[in-house]
Amino acid sequence: MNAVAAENQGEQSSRERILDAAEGLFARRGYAGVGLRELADLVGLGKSSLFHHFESKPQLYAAVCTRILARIAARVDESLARGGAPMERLERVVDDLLDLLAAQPSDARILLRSLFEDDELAGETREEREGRELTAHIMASISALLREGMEVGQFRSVHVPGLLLSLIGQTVFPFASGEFGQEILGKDPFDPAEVKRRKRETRDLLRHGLLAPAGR
Amino acid sequence: MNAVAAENQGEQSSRERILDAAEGLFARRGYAGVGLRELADLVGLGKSSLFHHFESKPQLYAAVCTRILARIAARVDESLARGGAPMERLERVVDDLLDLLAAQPSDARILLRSLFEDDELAGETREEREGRELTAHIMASISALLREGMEVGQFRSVHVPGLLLSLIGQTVFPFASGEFGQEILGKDPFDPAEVKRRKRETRDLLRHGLLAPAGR
DNA sequence: CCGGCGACCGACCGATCGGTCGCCTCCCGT
DNA sequence: ACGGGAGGCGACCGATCGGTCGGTCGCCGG
Repeated sequence: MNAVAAENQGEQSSRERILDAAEGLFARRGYAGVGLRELADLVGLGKSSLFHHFESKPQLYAAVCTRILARIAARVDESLARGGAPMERLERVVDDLLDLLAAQPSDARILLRSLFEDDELAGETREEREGRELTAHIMASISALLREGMEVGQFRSVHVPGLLLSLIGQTVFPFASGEFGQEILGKDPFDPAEVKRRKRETRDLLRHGLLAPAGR
Repeated sequence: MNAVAAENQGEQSSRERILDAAEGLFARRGYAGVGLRELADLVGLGKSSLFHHFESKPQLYAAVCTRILARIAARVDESLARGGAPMERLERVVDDLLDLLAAQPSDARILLRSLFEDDELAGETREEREGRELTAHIMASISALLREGMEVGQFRSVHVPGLLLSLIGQTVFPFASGEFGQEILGKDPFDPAEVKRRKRETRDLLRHGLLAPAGR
């Protein structure tokens, strides 16, 4: 009955290969800019074979987004679970997030793109609802962390939702900026040295901007 | 004749109306997601009439982007020209930029989108080159301001290109985040009160994160 | 009164879009 | 030995894509 159960284990199956290729294409050209024939050619399948694994193009796109969100949610949960003071946890989760975005070059673009395009995804697919729930979970986790830091006095008083939006833009955008970012930086934003520098920069900004004066 | 409407801002004519409508559509659905027939219907023209004003779809898209960049470049130049200490100028230019993004709801999305999609704009149109020059001018102006602030000792030592990318993401993204941002904030990101709050937040982040310890 | 011109239009073009259909092939449980 | 289902294929569908073409209309200078 359930196709997932049949071919579950760590295979490099067609479904995964389709998702990988689709992720790269959607990141570069956006939802409407990707044709299924092109995707099928890239994977090495006939176009009609795609429909054996996904109902429709919107559902495929939702699957791509959900997979990314699941990766991120898992990493955030893992980072936060390792304990420590609020600032220690916050720095760790941001650090791990930067690592993940750097390791998956398509993720940042797809994440931002999906926020711009979701206006018209009217579907009530299970996949889309799962994506929204994952998003909500991630946001709630980090919000709770920020509030906790304020309550114990480690963070200065800030507007949590506003800071959350700023933080997302500041961390995700550089990895999505493509040629533009490369031109400004003078080097590839995904270069390991640059990623390391960006981690340092983000950490410094957090400490200067968020730490309460007394907490030093 | 009705001179007021006709020469209000140079032209209120078809060309401007096409650009206005195209800006909204591109912002919501992306370059590939907008059909010229749909655009023509929205403006109230026949599709073929669009080609009397623009050579092709890519050229139309470039014109939309260039118009936005020109608006921003003009505002930045104006803000910087009014003088003052580096931090005073920086806060003013960011403030004005937030005002502009808030007043033109499509701008933030198109700006970010254009960065994601420019990989395949292979054209060497005059319009595109103008857009790149405007971008370079804006970036160079703000970079120079940051460097000046560091040289006179008002800013702490930072990696200018890195901070530039962070700053763009942090300021532009919230206005492009659409429903997502609205859900997180609990209110419209373009609401005047929220814009005011965001200005305050950005200013505080700049002061905490950029100002040299001695300068406070 | 006329000739030219810019704005505009509907009809049309080949290509491509997302999606369907029927058929084949291989594997696997019985 | 064989039935069936999953995975894959190419041909095909109506719709829509960006773009072209020939022509109409109204205005404006001579």
